Amino acid sequence: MAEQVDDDLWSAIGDPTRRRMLDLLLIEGAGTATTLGRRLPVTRQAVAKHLAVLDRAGLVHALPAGREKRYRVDEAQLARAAEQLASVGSAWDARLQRIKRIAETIHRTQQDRQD
Amino acid sequence: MAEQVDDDLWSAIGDPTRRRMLDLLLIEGAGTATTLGRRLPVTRQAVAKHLAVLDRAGLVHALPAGREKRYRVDEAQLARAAEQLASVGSAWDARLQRIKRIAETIHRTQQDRQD
DNA sequence: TACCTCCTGCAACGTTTGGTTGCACATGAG
DNA sequence: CTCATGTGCAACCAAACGTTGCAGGAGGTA
Repeated sequence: MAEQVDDDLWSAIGDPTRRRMLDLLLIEGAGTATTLGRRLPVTRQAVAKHLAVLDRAGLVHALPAGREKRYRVDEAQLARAAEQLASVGSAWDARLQRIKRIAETIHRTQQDRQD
Repeated sequence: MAEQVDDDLWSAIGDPTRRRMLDLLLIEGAGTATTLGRRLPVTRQAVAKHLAVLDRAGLVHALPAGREKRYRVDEAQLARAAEQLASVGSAWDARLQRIKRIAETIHRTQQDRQD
């Protein structure tokens, strides 16, 4: 019942720029710091740093191709990340529903008192 | 098909300490900066700043009770946040599945060529 | 080969953010 | 009234995100 999330993985996907980078890599299949930088509102150097973070988190892998370094998404690891997002979201949903149920119970009890 | 996430909301739930605070508030119903600080590995002042962030994002609301300021979770807003988590996760899942399908198609085509 | 282009990598710097300590102030309890 | 406890504000520190500037390496072409 604990949150039990891989904190490195979460912080990697916590940044909006990195999420957009993952989206772009998924859509276009692969990309370099330069090509991603052209499609993002940040400089190439910022993109390169984000790619390093994603690489350390195992979400992408680099394969050198000539003078450029082409990055691809690690599909298994991204699937793990998606699972963690879903798990946190559903944990909250579960607690919210429990609260709602308790609130209804209290409401019923108060009605009973008034009878 | 775009990500379309409320960036303030996401960044509010992006911090691990704030997620734990939301959990605690859900479990215990309500809490102050002091009571939350006792259950977290950070100081009361850090908790107070996080509560301010969560308040600005609309995820919690404060109601003054005597000399203390008791915070409660805004259930509707937290439900929205949970939805966004789920939506990003499922968007990734969808793209991953599409990639998988394409990969299978290519594989089949190659088998056809070998026949 | 020499030259030019393009992509990469490193270093310095500024700003924001999460965290700390220290202190002042207000309010409820004895 | 006095004291304890909760809150708020300010200064300070470290890490993260972003920038600019520059050096270096690999490809293409005269």
